[in-house]
Amino acid sequence: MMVESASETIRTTPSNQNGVSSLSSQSDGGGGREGGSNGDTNGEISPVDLLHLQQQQALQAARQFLLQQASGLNSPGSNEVKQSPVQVPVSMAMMSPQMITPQQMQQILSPPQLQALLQQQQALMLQQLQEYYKKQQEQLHLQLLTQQQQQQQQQQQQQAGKQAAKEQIGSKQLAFQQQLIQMQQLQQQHILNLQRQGLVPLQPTAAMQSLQQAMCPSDLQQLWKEVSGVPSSEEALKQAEGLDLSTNSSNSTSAFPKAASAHIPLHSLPNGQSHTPKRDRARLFEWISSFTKADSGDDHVPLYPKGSQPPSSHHEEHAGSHPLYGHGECKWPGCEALCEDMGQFIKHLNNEHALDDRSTAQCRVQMQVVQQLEIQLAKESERLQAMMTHLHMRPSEPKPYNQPLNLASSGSLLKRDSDAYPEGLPHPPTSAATPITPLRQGPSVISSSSLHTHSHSHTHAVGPIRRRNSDKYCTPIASELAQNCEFYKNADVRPPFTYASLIRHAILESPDRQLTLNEIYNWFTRKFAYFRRNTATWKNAVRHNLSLHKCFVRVENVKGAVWTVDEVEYQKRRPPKMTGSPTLVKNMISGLGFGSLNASYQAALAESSLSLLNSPPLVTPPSAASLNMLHVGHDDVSSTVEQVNSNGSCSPTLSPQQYSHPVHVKEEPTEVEEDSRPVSLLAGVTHSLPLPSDERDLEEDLPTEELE
DNA sequence: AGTTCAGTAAACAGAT
DNA sequence: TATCTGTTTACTGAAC
Repeated sequence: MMVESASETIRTTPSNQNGVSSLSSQSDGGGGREGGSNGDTNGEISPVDLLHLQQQQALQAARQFLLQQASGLNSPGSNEVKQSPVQVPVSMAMMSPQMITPQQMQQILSPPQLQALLQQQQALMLQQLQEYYKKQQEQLHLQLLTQQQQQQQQQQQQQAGKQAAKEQIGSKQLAFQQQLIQMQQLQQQHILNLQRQGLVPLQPTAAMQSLQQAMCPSDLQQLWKEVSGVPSSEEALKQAEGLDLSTNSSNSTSAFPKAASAHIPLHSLPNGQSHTPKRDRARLFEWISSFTKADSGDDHVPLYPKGSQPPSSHHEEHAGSHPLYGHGECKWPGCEALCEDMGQFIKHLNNEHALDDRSTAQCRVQMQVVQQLEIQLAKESERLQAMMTHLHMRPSEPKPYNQPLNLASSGSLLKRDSDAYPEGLPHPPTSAATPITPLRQGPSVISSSSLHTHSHSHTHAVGPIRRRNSDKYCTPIASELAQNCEFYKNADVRPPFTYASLIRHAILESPDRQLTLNEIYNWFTRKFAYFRRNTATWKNAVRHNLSLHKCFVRVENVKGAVWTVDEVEYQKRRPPKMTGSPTLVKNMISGLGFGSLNASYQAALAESSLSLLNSPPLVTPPSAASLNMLHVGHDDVSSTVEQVNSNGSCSPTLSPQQYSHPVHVKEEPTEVEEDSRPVSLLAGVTHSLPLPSDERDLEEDLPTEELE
């Protein structure tokens, strides 16, 4: 340990010349080479800039829209008009990086740093957005309250016109609710836009989460309460004293936006007994926390909308339950009346939520909420269809992951991979192993091994990347990386792959399927936060692996030596062992439908299509090496995928000997063409060889592989 | 219990 | 000379 860290310092310090963090210290030498070809930041306007511009426009439009709406409802002189037209501040922090040219930035900053910068900017941006939305909410709250006060005053003055006033309140409240819904929609669309542009991670940052929470369904419900909490003029009169506008406005700007209206009497029990404000507040907090921490005490965010409960996990689904009754409370929007038992609830329901104007109005609003969600669902379903079409997948494909039970059935198959969170819910983090925003949720392919690698590390400085069991079948590298690349980029978690498979992946991922050692280093540091430290150790391991494994072939290039992958050797590296594990075979086959393999397959498909875009076609006929990809004993499905991808993109993985002359060939030279292939290749070979078509083959290749 | 595999450490040599 | 690159050996632990 001491020796290692000492040697690390010795080795890294001298090369740390340009003052950049030690993360990329050793890669400086060849970093220029790779950095030059790396198109992370081009000479264009930064996406953040564009995004910001777009945001401002969108927000301005949204704001104008709301202003229009509000002015139609509000008495003049409301708070709204005092606001300047555009309130979204343009943060200097966001803009300042653009004072430097992107090229300069790239020179100054290492890719990880650039990424960190980008993320910072995103966070800032989201914060501002969040604040903006909060303000909008507050303003609406205020409007609502002033309106209520006015109404109440009017009512006090004109006791006679009770009924008329009541209806007026109802209609205006409805209008407000609609505004809120629209605003929520705007916000959701905005977030979706950001996500589509890839500028907001699918997994939310903290800012993202709070932004979404700022207008999550619970807020809507909260507003519901306020709206429906003044159901009749009598109650309004009773509650007039309870309203405290000053505290409201001040509170609502606090860091607890959801509790902004906590002091408002949430609702009055229709029989006249209303809770004391204190109690209401307490209950509101309770209520809120029941949404925010609905189902788990851990970091995982519920998969279902906060305002809803998973149908299967609660009592209301039991016999004698009622969808509007749960946890001893009435679940009517805005009503929290405590009902000890079902009988009491039914009574309450019949008494308080009978067919009247208020109930129908509430029902209408609820319908609108549902409609919005349906629209959202339709949009997302459409997108899903497009994605699946693009990926040549049958929409009827079995669900790869353990799908959340409560998701709407239609088109929700892959929703969790997209930004399809109808309620604007934050994506749950993949793993609680690290506080750094893991960007993907999931039955995640992050295997257990990756989570406990640190714990079972042996006497050396770092734990083994991967042990055998996870090696072969459980954690396809392509799938894992495709799904968790952001996670590994940010989290200091050791990837559950061997160095060999990582190196191979890096090489195959490169445009020319060849990398210099330094580029391999850079790939490691770029893709994995974990490899930004202990550089001496893992770099040594990389070199060790490159030298040790025959599958890595050093090729003398114009620019120097590059490393390529000999797939034949790579597949030979480990003989098929599946036959030796009947249970495993069984699992694999049974998992065809919805098991991990299918998950891998789907994730790999995604990666495959990604790679299709990335890899420039090398016009070379498919080699026998490609065919051998169908060989069994993969330690990850990615090999297949990548190979198929190779076929598809007309850039088959060549045995290096075919196009270059390796200066050094390890031990026995690789038999390229007529390498004895397992007979079991069967059908896979025949149809995969001549077909340049891409993913279509995959569907059939995989079973072949699995049957081995 | 033995074998295999993977990770780590380190020595060494050649190239830059 | 220092550093990088590449090779090789030895050891350890885990999985099989």
